[in-house]
Amino acid sequence: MEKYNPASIEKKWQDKWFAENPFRVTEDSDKKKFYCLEMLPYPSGEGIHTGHARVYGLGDTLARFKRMKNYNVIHVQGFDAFGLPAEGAAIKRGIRPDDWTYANIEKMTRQMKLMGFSYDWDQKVITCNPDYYRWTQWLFELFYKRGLAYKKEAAVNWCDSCGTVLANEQVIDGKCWRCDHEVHKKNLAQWFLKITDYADELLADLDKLKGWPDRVKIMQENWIGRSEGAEFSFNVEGHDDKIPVYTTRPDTIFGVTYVVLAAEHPLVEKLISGQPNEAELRQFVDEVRNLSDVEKTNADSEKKGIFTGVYAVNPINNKRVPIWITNYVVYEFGTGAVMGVPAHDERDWMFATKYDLEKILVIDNPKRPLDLNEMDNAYTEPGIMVNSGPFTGTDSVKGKRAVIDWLEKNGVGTRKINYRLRDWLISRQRYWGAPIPIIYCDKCGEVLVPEEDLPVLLPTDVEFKQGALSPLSTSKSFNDCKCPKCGGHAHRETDTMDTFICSSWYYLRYTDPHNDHAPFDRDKVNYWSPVDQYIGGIEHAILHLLYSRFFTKVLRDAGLLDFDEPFTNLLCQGMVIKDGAKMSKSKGNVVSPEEIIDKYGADTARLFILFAAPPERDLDWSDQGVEGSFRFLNRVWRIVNIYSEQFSDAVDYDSNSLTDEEKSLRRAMHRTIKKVTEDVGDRFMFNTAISSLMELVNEMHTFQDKPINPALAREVVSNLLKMLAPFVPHITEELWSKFFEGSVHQQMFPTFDEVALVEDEVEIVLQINGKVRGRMTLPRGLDRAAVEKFAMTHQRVKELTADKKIVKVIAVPDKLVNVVVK
RNA sequence: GCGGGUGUGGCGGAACCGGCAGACGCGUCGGACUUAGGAUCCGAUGUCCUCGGACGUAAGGGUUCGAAUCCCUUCACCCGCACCA
Repeated sequence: MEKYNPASIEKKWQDKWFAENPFRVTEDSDKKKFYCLEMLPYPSGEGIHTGHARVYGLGDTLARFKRMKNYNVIHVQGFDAFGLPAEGAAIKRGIRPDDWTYANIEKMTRQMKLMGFSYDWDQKVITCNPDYYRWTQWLFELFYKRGLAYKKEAAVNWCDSCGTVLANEQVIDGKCWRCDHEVHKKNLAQWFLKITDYADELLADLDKLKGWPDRVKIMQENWIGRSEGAEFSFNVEGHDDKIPVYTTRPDTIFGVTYVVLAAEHPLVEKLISGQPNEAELRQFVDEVRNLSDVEKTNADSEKKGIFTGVYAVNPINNKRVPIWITNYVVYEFGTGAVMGVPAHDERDWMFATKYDLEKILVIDNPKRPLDLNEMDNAYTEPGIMVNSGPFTGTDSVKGKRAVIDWLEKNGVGTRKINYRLRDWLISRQRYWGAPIPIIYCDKCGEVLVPEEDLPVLLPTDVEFKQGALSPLSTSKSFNDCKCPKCGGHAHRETDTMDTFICSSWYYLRYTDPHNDHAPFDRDKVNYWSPVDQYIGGIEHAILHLLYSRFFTKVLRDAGLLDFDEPFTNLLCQGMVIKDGAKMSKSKGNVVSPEEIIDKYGADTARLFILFAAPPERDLDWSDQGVEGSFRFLNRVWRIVNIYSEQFSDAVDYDSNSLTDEEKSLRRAMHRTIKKVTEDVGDRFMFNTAISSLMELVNEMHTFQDKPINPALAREVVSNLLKMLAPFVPHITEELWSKFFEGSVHQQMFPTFDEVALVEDEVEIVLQINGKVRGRMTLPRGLDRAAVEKFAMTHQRVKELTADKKIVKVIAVPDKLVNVVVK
């Protein structure tokens, strides 16, 4: 027998696949479509890592399985190719960002082919290609025309180390998501996309995403952060100005004892100037304004404030309350000013306690009356309104509405819904991204680059320097241009777009990647979309997944496509861990897929990664486990070759004429088909699917040195290879080609026969008081009474119940009998 | 602090609807073959045991004829959010 030689087998079939492309995507099929998508990689210089091997291994197995289940499958790969590391390489090593990027793409494409992933490489999408970013720019213009892209000056998140601004979503714990460098605020004129226009729908439609993990939906819900309440204004004593505040607790409005402003609030300047302690006030304001985001947004940091010397008037009861400036009001949320209700808000309680401000109880606990003197914390639960003028005695939940009604009737406030979500800042002061297609004309102002002039190409005459502001601004050829409207002198926007824009629509381009007159064809995108199964890391729970949902909704409203949500089902795979830690160069625990391929072959690498853990859990890498997977493939190789010696041309056999051992093997085969079909198709339990295939192979060993019905032998081998094919495509194709016709990957996945699963006899467990005390074998399908009767006459049961009183007998047909005795 | 998740042999993990806990793999031990085995094949492998059994799914309690699974309390670890009024 020939030895299993993965290296030569894998090369042979990969050469054939990638030359003939049997995975070609076509829309002209009677089959049901299936869009299998994995999050596209960034072309890193390190090549593919085990995390890539895991996501793409999962996706590829599913895609191959679905093809064999007679689906018309689209399975495409691409590269999210813009981004800072390319510029880093340019600065550090003097390589051009595009050269560096394309070299990495070459490398990773080669490695993915080595893994045997069944992508239609003719559909490959690279986001830094002009034929792609032309349409990214086109989409920006679409947003602009729809009033969803605008430029404004704002205090934005700035990362010194990356030399660019960041979106809110890209600031993690006050640090840059990419380099972990601390982020600080900077006032800059920047481009934003109006994602807040879609806040409501993005929130509401989470309900439609039945196939998404709850935790992802909860994270998005929290991120959008919808809250309902009221906005109303305090008059300022001695000034014409008003202070609008936002509250979710209008029911506590009679408990207001002060008003607080964020240090950035526009009124601050006016209120403090001319105050006797102006210098002191100014110093406090400057201090707070200069706090880093980390210090400012940390709930644990001490609440500090200073009295402005000015008073405001509560519109509901004309109570005069002091106006304070604090460090705990978030300027960007609501109105940047808050009413202080110490008795019913924890922060206000702490603040008022510290500065000895008045506390008024206005919500009482209906179960146990409250006394401010005995409270050491705010009462934040609902209750009954007290000390609240005409509202006294009202249930606080109903009181919210009543107070808002009063505010609206008296013209001092309105009902208001607020979101935590802010607009998406998309300008980046970097080179390696899609240029924002805007021209600034001295006469005409901000002008879109005409559609026919797209793409705005990246120039090559730029300087890459650490810390330099937008390298594009160093390019004269890029900067200077003519105004498309008046023909006069103008210059270009030198910022590029956030790469997350590029990845917000790539899955749409996959359906029509060569289109040169539109981003994608409407019929094609509607045929394939939405994505039936999306697979990727949890780290994109908010960023990429929220942005993509936003894009889809905007493009739907623009009439470019006809669906509301891009991804029907989402699977978030776990990390790959080794020796208790995430693989990383600094820990020295990195295993590269390519070294596993070199040693054992891609099939072993794929098998191990799918077998070692269920997809959503973290995977513990084990070199011995890899060894075990390799061993299993050798066993498959061996047993299939042994069985093949007994094959006949006959395909039919009479199942009744089989020996008991043959019947048992046949049953095992059908059982395995059922299990694998359900585990892969319905449950995503690739690990248990593989274990059941291992059981079948173990079972096949019964006949390794014994004659077997030749037609059965043939059937078992054929079905085994078909079932293994999605997991280990090379070895199965090789063995298939030796003994059968065509390609195993073009076969239908085997179906199971319920009848063949059924055994004539079943083992019944006998329990006394719930403990297993014996077993008996009975014909299948006996009813409760019959099973009970057999059990009660069973020797062991009789012995153990002889001197006891039988209280109850529970009989479950084909399963167990439990005798309860005293 | 709030929200979500996880907890099962020496290890990775099974047990899908409340019905034989530990499938499958790794490791370990034993056997066969062999000049040899770190290859391959066969077998054993939760703990304790007086060999009848007893105990056992983070800990404690509850519901049930019966609980890893349902309910309550507690603990540990992981992830997300964290002054959003």
